[in-house]
Amino acid sequence: MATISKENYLKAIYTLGEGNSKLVSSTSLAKELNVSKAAISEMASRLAGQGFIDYKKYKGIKILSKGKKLAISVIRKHRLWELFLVDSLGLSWDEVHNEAEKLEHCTTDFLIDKIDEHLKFPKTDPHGDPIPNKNGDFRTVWNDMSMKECVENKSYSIVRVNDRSDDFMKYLSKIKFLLNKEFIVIEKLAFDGSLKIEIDKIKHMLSEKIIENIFVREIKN
Amino acid sequence: MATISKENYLKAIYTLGEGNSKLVSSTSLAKELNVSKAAISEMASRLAGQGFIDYKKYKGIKILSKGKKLAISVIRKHRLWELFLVDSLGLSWDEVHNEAEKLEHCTTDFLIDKIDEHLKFPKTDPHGDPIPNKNGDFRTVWNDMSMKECVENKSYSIVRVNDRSDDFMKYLSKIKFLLNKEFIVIEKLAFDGSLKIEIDKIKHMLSEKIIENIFVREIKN
DNA sequence: CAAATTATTTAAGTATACTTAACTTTACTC
DNA sequence: GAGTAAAGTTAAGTATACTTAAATAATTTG
Ligand SMILES: [Mn+2]
Ligand SMILES: [Mn+2]
Ligand SMILES: [Mn+2]
Ligand SMILES: [Mn+2]
Repeated sequence: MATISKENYLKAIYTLGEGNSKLVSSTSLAKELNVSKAAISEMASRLAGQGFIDYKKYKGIKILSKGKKLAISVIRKHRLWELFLVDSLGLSWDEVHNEAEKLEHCTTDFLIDKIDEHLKFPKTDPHGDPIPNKNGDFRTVWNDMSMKECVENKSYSIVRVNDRSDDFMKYLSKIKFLLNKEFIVIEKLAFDGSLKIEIDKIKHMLSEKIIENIFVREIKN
Repeated sequence: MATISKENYLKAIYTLGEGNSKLVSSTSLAKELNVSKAAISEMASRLAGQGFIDYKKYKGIKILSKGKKLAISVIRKHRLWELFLVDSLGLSWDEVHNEAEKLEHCTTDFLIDKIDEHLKFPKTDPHGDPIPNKNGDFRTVWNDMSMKECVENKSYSIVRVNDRSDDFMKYLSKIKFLLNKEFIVIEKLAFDGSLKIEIDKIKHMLSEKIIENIFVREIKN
């Protein structure tokens, strides 16, 4: 049976392993899931025993197709819920992640397919993350352009944000720094990695902490 | 912390105790929750230790205000979800109970209040059950008229159905026996408790098993 | 390459939520 | 009111999912 814990472990393994390419370490998983490294060892043995992952002691964890399937199904539920809560219930994009984090574990495939249909089979969630379809297929985004790589005097638009940090999301909402919004990089400060940008004619200073959670696309005039 | 199990125990204790009037027996709870009587004893001690219920060994269980509050909050979430899934997502009334049974445990107060607002603070769920408001207040329906008490040649309408049985709900949908639908009692068969009724000019035989899960109001011509 | 450091696992223990089997209490019946 | 049946609890054991502390493996470094 797929418990809430198992689903969260598999989602984390899948995400940290960037699909299935990289081996995932106990330490990184423990950090991601806020549990002890001992807990990881135990759960890893159990998940391996059930064919969800490949686990070589002291070497690392690799997701197997059975685990990948479950992880993607949970991610699909998460992102469809986020979009549904924004589009159909009027929540803002900084309010939906925590709700989806819970809802993703108590939604049947029947219900999520109804939601998918209701939203007309969307491709992207409110944070720019791709939504897997019923078969688990979706655009992969493991290497799109980070805001860190922006250069001065060029225009960009946000294509994706990392939605896990509550305060970060609230700040973005506050300064109206939304998805697909255009901005110009005014100045890049090398010593602290921060960036001065202009949105809607207003200038903002964004710390490195903020920009490393934002992904962009250059707008060629 | 309020786990899913605890919430289900408290909901069952509240329902079987009809609010708080009746003492709830271990046997009835075990039957309702599909667990052993031993499991009830154990959980009862734990819930009593945490002030949710009053538990006297060998005597029975009585819900306390703290437990009542949690139970009503879960019931509120359940019924609002049911109505939301019917009204906003177009599911049918026989598809929503099982979904709500899961969603009720992973919905924050913030989200359920948004859903409540979106539905314009409804008073009744798709099965005729009253929806508690934010403060936990709602019309109590512990003793409305059962379909068993119907008499021949009178007209009635359905005010509430017991939504727990899947097959039962599916059958009602099939014969278009919906909420607020009018029907006439043609014949009452004493020996097996069944009833012959007419809906939309079509006659149906309903077994005792069915009619004891339906509650009605007489329509005085 | 041996020593130190870091990463990871194992061991032992806890809490929740179940089970079956044995035992105790209460209720019913003659 | 004793005997029995039913209702309920206790005891012992299991699975999941955690913890901290101790042990071990792998990696880094002088
Ligand atoms: Mn999210
Ligand atoms: Mn998202
Ligand atoms: Mn229901
Ligand atoms: Mn209902």
